[in-house]
Amino acid sequence: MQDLQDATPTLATVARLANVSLASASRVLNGIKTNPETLRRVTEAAAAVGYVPNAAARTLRLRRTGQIAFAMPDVANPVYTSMVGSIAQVARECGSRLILHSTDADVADELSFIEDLKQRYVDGLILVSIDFTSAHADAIAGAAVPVALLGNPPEGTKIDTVRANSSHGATEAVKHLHACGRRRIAFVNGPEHTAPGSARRRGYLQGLRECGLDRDDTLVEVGSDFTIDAGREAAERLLERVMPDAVFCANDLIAFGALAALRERRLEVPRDVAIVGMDDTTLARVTSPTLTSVDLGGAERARVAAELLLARIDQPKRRVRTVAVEPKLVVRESCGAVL
Amino acid sequence: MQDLQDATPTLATVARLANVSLASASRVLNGIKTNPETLRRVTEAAAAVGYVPNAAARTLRLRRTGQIAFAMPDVANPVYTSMVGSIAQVARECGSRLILHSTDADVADELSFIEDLKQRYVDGLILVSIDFTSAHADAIAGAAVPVALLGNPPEGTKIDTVRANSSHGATEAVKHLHACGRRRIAFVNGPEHTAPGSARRRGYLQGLRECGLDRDDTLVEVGSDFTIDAGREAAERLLERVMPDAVFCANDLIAFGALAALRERRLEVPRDVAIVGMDDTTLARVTSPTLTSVDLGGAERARVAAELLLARIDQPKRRVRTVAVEPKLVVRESCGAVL
DNA sequence: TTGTAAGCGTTATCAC
DNA sequence: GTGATAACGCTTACAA
Repeated sequence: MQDLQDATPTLATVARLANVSLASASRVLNGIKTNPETLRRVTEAAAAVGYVPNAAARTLRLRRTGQIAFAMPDVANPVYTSMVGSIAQVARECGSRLILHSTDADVADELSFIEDLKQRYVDGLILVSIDFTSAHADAIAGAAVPVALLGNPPEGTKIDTVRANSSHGATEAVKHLHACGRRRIAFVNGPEHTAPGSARRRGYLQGLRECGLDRDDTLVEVGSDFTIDAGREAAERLLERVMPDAVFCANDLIAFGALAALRERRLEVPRDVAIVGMDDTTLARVTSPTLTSVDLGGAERARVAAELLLARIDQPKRRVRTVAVEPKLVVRESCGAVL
Repeated sequence: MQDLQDATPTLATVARLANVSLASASRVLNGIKTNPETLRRVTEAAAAVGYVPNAAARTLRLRRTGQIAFAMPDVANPVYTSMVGSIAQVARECGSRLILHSTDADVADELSFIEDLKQRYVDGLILVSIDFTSAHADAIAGAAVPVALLGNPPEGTKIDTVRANSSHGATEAVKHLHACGRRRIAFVNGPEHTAPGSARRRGYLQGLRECGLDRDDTLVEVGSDFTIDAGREAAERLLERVMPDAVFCANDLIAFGALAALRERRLEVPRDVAIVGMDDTTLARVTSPTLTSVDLGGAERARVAAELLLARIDQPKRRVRTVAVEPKLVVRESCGAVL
């Protein structure tokens, strides 16, 4: 009769129903050895009322949330969503939930998110920061929970890190274009004050050097952003003053913009101008022509970062690790692959 | 001296430092009116030790987590990531965190996730289910926290729901193709046992009817999946037996596959064959030619779902609402727009 | 206005 | 093995 109270059952409900103490009920539910009779009674009682332990209470007691956070610049960018995918998978395998946070690549937001970790609603954070400052290093050093980084902090930063070698990737792209017979290789970059922007420029110049090509700054154009529209505008400016036979673009989105600009000028890709992008996003397989792109290993890097983080959560004292994932050129029609 | 203990400060730390009771400290920190002197002391103490309230303790006490969950079939699908974006934004505006869960469109996984809500680690769930069963209805009815649905449950289901009208959208697509002068309008669908599959087929047939075109089942091909590869294969099968002057594709990914198949046959789009896709993903602006597509309002629907959910969390007794978002045709080069 | 104290639902340390 | 009981960190009657 008084059973009608179907407020969510707590451990107390189960214990009462099984006629044992709270402690015993807890033990059974946590798989601690008990007399078979209590085991049975508790298990049955729990099943009968559909008992599920309360996460907040558990967290409060255990100091473990079973959650990790992923903070990235932009949810809509395919580079990051592929990371979300692989982190979600690792998290799921480890019985963790995933909290998503979009920082809009805003340093202040990133820092305040790190500060928020003091609330301890997660066991750790995976952060991808486009523009790593010393404020980041300080904030992370004092963070309430472990942080794993996807990015390129200064050498010696004491944080678990997974680096991409985008400068090397850019060099490879240039070398590939050169190997395809291109000699006037232009470069459309994104903002150069960002880490990826400066690394890719370095890699581009290095590529020219390795191919024995002269550096020609009229072949370089800088976009306002790493987006399709910015890429298109930058490519248009470039084409107004020079006629390259190849364009290396700092990422796929910029490359799509460049593709559009070339099409508008009735230039055919790759016949007139070859294109290579970077990131190897899903979209690269979809354009016409399909886009040759340098895969920076985003999904892989994210997976590794998640693993580093979970390892550190289990073992806070372990040695700090830095892992580098090497880029891989994926050849498609926009340069190199036969149509 | 004994200050050296820099274990994360709790409310007790602050109270002690400010020389007031726990209760007073709590009041100040929660903005409850107090004597200015205590206000000052507590505020200063809190700042001094960098106090941040513990989320688990707060949740346990308040029965509010400040978290909502979004469970969707596939993190990598651009339709869903655009939803993630708008939900993340709403959540952030309301000071909520977002938990992401990928169900792989697996009914069992969806149901077990709903069951998990009993742990109460979130205040509510936004669920997108491709294939809504009565088991879903039951599970949601008995769920521990409110659920808002993105999908098309049977009429009369007592759940806050945001519907897309994809059948209507399909009809519009066909009518547009007809208005562009096309008369042999083919249809490449995804699996027809799914809700979207059957709705889009209905809409396609309705469109033919409204245009006074005869139904011709040789013009219909069904892919194994809603993906690029499946779309390409299905389109190839279609083109082997008929020569349409237009193809309506059940979603953008299928349309990209169809685009590839047409290109392979040296058919020009839209000159020889016009194409219309569905979902209006980011990718639609990137292909060549750009893709005319029916925007089912994913981002908008997700935003509304988030708002419905948050409203219900605040007000559990409010009337159940169903919102329908109407599709909108976005004309681009693959049919209709001038090059 | 302020302080005391009772919970929120768990887990873990004790005696028994 | 089992059962009281004390935390975990916070909010909120209720009393002063």
